[in-house]
Amino acid sequence: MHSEVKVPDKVTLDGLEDNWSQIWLQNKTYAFDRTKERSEVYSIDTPPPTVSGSLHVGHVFSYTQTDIIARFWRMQGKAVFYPMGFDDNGLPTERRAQQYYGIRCEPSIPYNPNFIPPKIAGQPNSLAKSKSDEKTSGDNSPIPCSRPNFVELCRQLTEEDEKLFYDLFVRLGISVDWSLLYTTIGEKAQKTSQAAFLQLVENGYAYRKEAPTLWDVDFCSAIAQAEIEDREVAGAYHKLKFISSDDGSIIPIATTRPELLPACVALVCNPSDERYANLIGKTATTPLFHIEVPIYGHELADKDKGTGIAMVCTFGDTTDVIWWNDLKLKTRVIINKNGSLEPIDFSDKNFASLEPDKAREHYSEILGLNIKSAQKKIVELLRNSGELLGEPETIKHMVKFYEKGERPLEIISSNQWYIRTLDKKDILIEAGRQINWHPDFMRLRFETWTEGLNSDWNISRQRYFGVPFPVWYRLDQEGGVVENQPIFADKEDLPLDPSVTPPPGYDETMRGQKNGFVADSDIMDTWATSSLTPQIAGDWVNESGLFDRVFPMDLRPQAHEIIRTWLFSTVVRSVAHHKSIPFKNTAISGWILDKDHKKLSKSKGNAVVPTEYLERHGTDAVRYWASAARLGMDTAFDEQQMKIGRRLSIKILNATKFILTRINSPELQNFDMTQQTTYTPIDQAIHYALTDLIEETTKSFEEYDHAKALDTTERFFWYFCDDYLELSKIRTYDVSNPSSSLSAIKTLEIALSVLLRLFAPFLPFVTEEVWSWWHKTSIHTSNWPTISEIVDDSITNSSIHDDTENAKKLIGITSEVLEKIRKKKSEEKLSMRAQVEEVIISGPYQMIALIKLSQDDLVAAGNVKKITYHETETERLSTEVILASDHTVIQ
RNA sequence: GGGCAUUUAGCUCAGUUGGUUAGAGCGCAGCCUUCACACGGCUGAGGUCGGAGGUUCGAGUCCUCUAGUGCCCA
Repeated sequence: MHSEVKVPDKVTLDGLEDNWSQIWLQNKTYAFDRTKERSEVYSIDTPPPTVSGSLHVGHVFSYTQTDIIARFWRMQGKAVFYPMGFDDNGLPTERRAQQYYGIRCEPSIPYNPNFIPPKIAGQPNSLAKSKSDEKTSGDNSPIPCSRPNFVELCRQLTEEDEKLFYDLFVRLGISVDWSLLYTTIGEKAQKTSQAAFLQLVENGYAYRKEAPTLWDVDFCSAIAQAEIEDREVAGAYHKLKFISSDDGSIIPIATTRPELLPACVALVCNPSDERYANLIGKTATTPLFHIEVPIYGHELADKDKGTGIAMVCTFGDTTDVIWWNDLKLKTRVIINKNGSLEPIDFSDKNFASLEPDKAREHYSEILGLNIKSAQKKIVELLRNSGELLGEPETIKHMVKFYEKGERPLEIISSNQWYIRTLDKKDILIEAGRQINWHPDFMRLRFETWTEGLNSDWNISRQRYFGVPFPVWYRLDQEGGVVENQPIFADKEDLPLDPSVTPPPGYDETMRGQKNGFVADSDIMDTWATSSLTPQIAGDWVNESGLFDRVFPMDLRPQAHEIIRTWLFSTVVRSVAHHKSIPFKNTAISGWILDKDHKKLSKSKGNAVVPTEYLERHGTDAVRYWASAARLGMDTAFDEQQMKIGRRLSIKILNATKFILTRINSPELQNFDMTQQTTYTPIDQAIHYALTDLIEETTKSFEEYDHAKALDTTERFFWYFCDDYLELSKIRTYDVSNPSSSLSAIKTLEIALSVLLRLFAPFLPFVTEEVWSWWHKTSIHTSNWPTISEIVDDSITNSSIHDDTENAKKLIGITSEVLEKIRKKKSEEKLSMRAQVEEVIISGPYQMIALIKLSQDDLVAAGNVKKITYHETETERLSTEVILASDHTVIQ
């Protein structure tokens, strides 16, 4: 019997990761079955990690949680669609490449096929040095290179970075199907992004417009609302002396941005503010530049802010944009895309100054300066001219920054592509409500964000490493760009780079020529690609039939800080392209905190690199730590928890070894494990408990509460090892009663089989290892335990012929008596093998009747000579333990 | 300023629809090594559940107020 059981003499956790991860890859254990219908598929929209970032213990945490879910559904019999993607396009990679290679992109330079970057990994490149010694030595400023060279180096670098992520995920046992791998700079992602963009143009979701846009002057690019963060910074109110054109009286204007004075186009006050209401409709002249500006009333003017009357500049902040738009104000642009002050002409009618010479003189002092220096200078000029009223009053205020930026955002008018969101708020919120959020309260972040939208989604970025727009513009007879008549690519030609490929109907020679064309030089916002991960992974653009089998996805796992970006934008795209939600469930993982409950991050210097912990404790142990955290809950990084995981794994090794060794033992060689068995009462009770366990854990998994499933399983497992194993083991050695021996060994095997499968999603390596000792196929493709497999096999052969409640009670009171015996021995500082003279159990009739059912096992496990019983009127059981050499009573 | 989450033993966390003496692990203390497991096991001592009030026969679990912490949005 069970001749296929093979237990190693020495069991160990060491080396399981390398061994099994290779076998899983070789056997394609996690391959997605493309022939399965949608109803048989469980599909996951995996977050593509940013590969230019560092490997972080947060990756281990959240990807493990997703993997647990994937493994559960795979064992449930679903064809699990679990792809991996790498997010490698966009600014993070550009920045890393710049630093890594010591370069910067200069689009005006032509491609150099022999270009050698001055640095490798931030260190001087020996190849480059030998060639151009003088240029690089002693100079740390980046070397300019062409856009194609730049993109080429970015790609090289991402390949290296992706290798590290691949290694980590394999080591972690993440059960993705690697044949489904995609990258956000890869051909499929580009084709999908471009085709989807064209579809949005067609269905009216995307449009191009010249409008004031949030602009980062360091990255020289527009950015979207989703990429903004408010930071509290020090500023100062400067009170400026404007003069009423009407009566020459002084109008004090408080502003935090005096450097924008030349760009002032109006004054606004609240119409209900009696201090200024009489000025509405009149004009005033600005200090220093003497430009006459109109005075308006507008509800948004705050009576209590500053002096209650504000200057409107193009553009100081988003309120300026609203006033400019509502009041149809002029546009006076003084800040260029690099954040410095550009030349203006005070005799031009747009800047018509009443005193052009003075204006010119003053402006010449600030021309070309950056914003900060210009502010300093202009305050000085105002002070000298006596037009600064009082001294600046320092304040702290919230200023908008690009999340990756260092200087405050400016607002600059430019041509950009937008996707409509403002007029879709209701639809988007409704879509959000159709998704099951785990935990549910995370939905509020989505709704709050969506309700707070104040602009359509700008998807143009003035950067280099990303997906280009498949768009060109005509050049008119003078060579001017005709912005409002874009030429779109044909879908069949995608993906393409418009800076390399000419538009349909044009010849490459017409590029840049009068009456010719010019490429849209922008790339897409990285979220414009990431928002299409279901379409990219599902091969939507190639119409291979895959998409219909996986969409809408069953699960979107992700972190909560990207609800407003990734999750939001994915919903936008799904609604726009498919009139559908993109996924049915979203599992939001929490953050990893350090001991002081601070978020782990590289910049704070408390980041944790996972590899050393994987080495020290083993993958399963680290996964155990991640498994114990519930979705959405921030979790402290806790090495102690990993030690517990390791201990659990070792326990699994040893318990399995014991049970399988007993199954294979000489004593049991003649037993027929397939024969009908009459189970002993306690064994029967274990079967009942197992059905409960299966029911509970399955329910927990279905409710996306894997932490609870683990907890339930673990508790039962420790009971199983500490008590049941001790109670039943003697029956596997002493086979004088074959029926009860068979009952024990079959119960042990069933329980082990169930427990291992319940643990398998959490601890894939150790469970696979021990499973392989008596199975030929992987535990990870075995069936999730069901109640019926236990009912069929054992409960129908019941000897306890009682209900589940009695079974539970039997387990409870048997353990209670066993504990009393152990306690007594422990108190007497004796070995657990010490002999007990007598155990006297008192209690009500029913409980005595019940405990008698465990008598033989208690006698064996406790090394007890005899048990006597006393029926009493009490409600509870009390146990007296008398050791062979002692008569101390234990209550 | 609006909102969400969280506050349970020294630490990290469970506590389902309110119901008998509030749970686990770690840590701590004591003990135990032929017979699965010292990369271990057994036993034990520690909380009245942030604070105040209320509903109820009964509240960690519901309501109100309040304090701390973290986050989201403005």
